[in-house]
Amino acid sequence: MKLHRLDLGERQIDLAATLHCGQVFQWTALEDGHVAALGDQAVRVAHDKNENALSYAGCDEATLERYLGLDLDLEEIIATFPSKDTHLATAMNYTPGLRLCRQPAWECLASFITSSLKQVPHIRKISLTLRERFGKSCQVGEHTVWAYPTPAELSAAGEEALRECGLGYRAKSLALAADRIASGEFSLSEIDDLEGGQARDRLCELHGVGEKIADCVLLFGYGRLAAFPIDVWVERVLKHLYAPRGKKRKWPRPEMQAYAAKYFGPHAGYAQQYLFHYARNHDKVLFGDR
DNA sequence: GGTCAGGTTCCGA
DNA sequence: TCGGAACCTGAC
Repeated sequence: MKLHRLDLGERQIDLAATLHCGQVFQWTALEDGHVAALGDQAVRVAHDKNENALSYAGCDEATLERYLGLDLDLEEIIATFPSKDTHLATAMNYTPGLRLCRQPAWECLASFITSSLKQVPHIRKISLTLRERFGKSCQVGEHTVWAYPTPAELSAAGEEALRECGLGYRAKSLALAADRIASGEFSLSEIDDLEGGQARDRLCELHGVGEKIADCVLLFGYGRLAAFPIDVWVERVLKHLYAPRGKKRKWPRPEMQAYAAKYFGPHAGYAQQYLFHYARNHDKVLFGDR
């Protein structure tokens, strides 16, 4: 296995946090790196912190850079955040090199359809089972990984077979989405042409996709950095730390959403990920025992 | 063995 | 429009 090298220069990345913080579900941590399929290429990557370089195998440099969002200037993004926000600053200091990945849209949509009422380890397990049963295998060195099954592959598998992968009631939603996309009735590429709100509405037309999942897909699968998914963690953060007077207990979701978009700005999704990651790892500190 | 989970849909008021 | 129940499954 030939290892390539990508010199990061001044660019920061916390590779482990980026790959395991709950935005992507396919990476397996090794003693010295991480492996997964990017599309249908098996990729292995590790971060040499002393030299601030990535060593990788299985794909070309541009593919890896794009996937990890290394072509975006984090400093510029952070500069658009509210400058005097100590909560956000604390969250960013906790994981300074956390980046958003650019996932293939279908893979992202399908993963998040299976995510409702699930914790990260379980979503991951479902994702890996689907890959192994219905996806194509590929190899990097001695490691075998699997591409995410295409809409056609999942559509052919059918709802019952998906149910046997532990999806429960989510099997129906995933099967329906796979059917509609495989048949061409629903186009994922057309989402690119729609502005934020319309893109979100279009995704919500899929069964099992509500506002939260649509926002996740826009943020992680379409690189729409203004998308701001509000899950239970982010909701707790917003209510605890950002709610205007009188809204601490009851803050209607649309108002909360509008507040976040305006307050955090054009890269609100990045702020969301820092807050989300920090909150998940400091729930006792932030919220007490609830 | 009961409770609960990073959500959406459906139903009734 | 709004609140609450139901939905499958695995982890604690």
